[in-house]
Amino acid sequence: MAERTKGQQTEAELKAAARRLLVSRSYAEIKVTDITSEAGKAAGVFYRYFTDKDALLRALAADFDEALHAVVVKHVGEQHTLATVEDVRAHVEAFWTAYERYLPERRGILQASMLSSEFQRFHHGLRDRLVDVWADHIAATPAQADLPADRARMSALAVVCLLESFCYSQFAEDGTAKDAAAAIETLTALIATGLLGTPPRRGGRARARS
Amino acid sequence: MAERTKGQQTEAELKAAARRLLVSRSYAEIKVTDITSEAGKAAGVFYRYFTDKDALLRALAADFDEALHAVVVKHVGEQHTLATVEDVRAHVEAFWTAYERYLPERRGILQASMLSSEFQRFHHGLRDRLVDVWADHIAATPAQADLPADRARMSALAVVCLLESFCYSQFAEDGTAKDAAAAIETLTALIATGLLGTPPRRGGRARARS
DNA sequence: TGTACATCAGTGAACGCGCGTTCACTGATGTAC
DNA sequence: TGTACATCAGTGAACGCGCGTTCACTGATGTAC
Repeated sequence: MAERTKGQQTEAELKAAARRLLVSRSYAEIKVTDITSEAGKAAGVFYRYFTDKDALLRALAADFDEALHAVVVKHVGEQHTLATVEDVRAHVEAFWTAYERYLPERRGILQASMLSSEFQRFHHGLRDRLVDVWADHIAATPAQADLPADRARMSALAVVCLLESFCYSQFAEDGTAKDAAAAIETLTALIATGLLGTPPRRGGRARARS
Repeated sequence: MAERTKGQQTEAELKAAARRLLVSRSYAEIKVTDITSEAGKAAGVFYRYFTDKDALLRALAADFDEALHAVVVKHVGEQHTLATVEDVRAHVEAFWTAYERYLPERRGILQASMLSSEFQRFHHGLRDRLVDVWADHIAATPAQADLPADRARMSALAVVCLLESFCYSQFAEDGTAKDAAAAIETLTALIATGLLGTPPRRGGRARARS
């Protein structure tokens, strides 16, 4: 932690200020001077640390990317299947939690992806890696075993689109979700049943399958 | 059709030019002068017909809204259920087709909803009406009959998020989708199974249910 | 421990680019008699 | 049918706003001897 030079400290403060602003305002609406004054600094200091506003978002995105990668590495070797509703719920919960923690980055990246093709590519890249993970899971799911690989990938993309878009819709301007538990259950029910073909009966007995 | 004054004609040409540009470029990247020169007009003429760029998007959105409303009115009285996979496929197909036809409007509105809170509200309003329709369907579906109303609405929102976001991802820069049939099947499978709990076996015999 | 100099961090007024928007004007179309 | 005037459609150079970005400067911190 500590042992940061003054400059590193300021850079981190600018990033933190941008993250705070991104929760309540869109990336396009945030001016460079909004960020510096949120950080309690003069306008000019921004350009000591970033070439422009996009560079700051890229830096945030890189941090986010790195953090996600760390999570993925951590989970390598662990059992990853989608055999049961609980497996799906665990995945949905993990996505939800990561979304919540990196809400400013996710909003900023998604919004910027609709502004410029540079960030569109970046957003695509991030999403693709997530789609890979889901595609693997789907391919390894007995219920989907007869699906060709490209169709499995398309299903995975649909799931990721659902997760991203629904999560984006659930967090209010203060960065909190009204009913996280219900949201996670709704996603789990739709995805688990959609992929596994077994309706989740929370707390009830599993129904006999034919 | 005919009997349009010169002015109405020009207004329509400006809208058409904007629609063309929206397919390949983002709303934010399109300048007012891009639209006028695409329409083969001088810059100044724009402001005879629209107060600013947002006003043109609002006009496009209003056209779109009206067209959708007409479709909804047309379908009132028709049987609308989600009892079978075919019902779901019909709904997905209808959404897909409307999305394709109004691709510029959908892109423009979604992109603008990430720029300003005005268009965010507008986008929300559009989406909400679609969510209402799906929520009614879900509430009337036997497999979901025991779901409380607010959870049914949340499921409906998830379905609409999925449809919007997946469709947005499927159309390339030239406004065409690579594999529309596969996309519709993927969405149908996920939604039908997710909501009905019955895996669709296209072309195969329906499996005996327990 | 003190002085002199170098580098780093930060300031904020001023500058200027890009783009939206205006406006004085031209040409076309419509109307009155 | 022709002329005179009014309105409408369209032009494009010029203007100016807003915001990103610069830069000459100040003050703080670090280093050498």
